[in-house]
Amino acid sequence: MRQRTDCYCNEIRKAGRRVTARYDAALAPVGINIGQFALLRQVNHAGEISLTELGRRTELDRSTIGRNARVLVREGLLESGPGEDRREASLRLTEAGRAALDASVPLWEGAQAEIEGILGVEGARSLRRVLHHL
Amino acid sequence: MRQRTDCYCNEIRKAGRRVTARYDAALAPVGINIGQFALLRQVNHAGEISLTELGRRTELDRSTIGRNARVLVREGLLESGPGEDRREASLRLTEAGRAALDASVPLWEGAQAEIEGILGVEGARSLRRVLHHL
DNA sequence: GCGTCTTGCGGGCATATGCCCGTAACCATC
DNA sequence: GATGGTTACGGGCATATGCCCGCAAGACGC
Repeated sequence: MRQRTDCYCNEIRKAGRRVTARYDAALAPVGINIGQFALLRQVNHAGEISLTELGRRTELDRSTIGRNARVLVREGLLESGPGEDRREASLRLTEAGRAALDASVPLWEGAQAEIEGILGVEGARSLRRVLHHL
Repeated sequence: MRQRTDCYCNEIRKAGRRVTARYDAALAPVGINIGQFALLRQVNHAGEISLTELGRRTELDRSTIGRNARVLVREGLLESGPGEDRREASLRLTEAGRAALDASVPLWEGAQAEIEGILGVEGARSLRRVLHHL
């Protein structure tokens, strides 16, 4: 009678909450969470990027990106300047943002290693492969 | 340079958002989302259940459960009565709640089948197995 | 150059999620 | 039966997420 655990969606969501908590705990010393880490990383990778483009790359709604980025701007990790367009806002890392990102990377790697330790390299690969299809 | 897609956590979260959107769309005709479906199902399974116990079973914070249940109570799908304790609130399905649940099940099964169609039975099994460890 | 269509953003609305704190009720012990 | 620890909840605070609407700026066709 595993009726309660049969839903793929809820299984994924539950696992997502658990894993998120794990990563958030790992990143806590730097004061950012895993979602913010992902944003900083994307901005760093792009150098300069608009909200819309950042939304596309993270697969998040543009308005979600706007709000999430605002938090990081308020905390001084990102700064928002004018883009090529007068409509567009362009995000980039601040010094503090780069420092936070640099400090986060080893912590994040630790969390990644934890996951691989739990799943094994094969399990982790299989997870990635399966999630990729969804 | 797959630096952006390397994070297990964000992969899971992204997949969670995609899959959630899929299930939410499937359930839309009934007017509930997948999280609410899961709650209704748990309450149905339990018959009567306290917020704390429901939180334990869904692996959600008790306060989250309280708020999510409040939405369903407001919509008349759940009702909240006194529990054994005078502290405790006991949730149960209303008629409308049961009707919504009954109407949802086939839609949910459709979404489940979609996922199995995408992953294949083996892939789906593997997903479940891997998520179980996280 | 003007009107129209598209694009980039912010803001409002609703839900979801977790943490912490305070209050009320219960329980075990002296 | 008063005291102190535990348990169940609600409410506040903050972030996350998606949808829709409206506005401003660009792009395009005539």
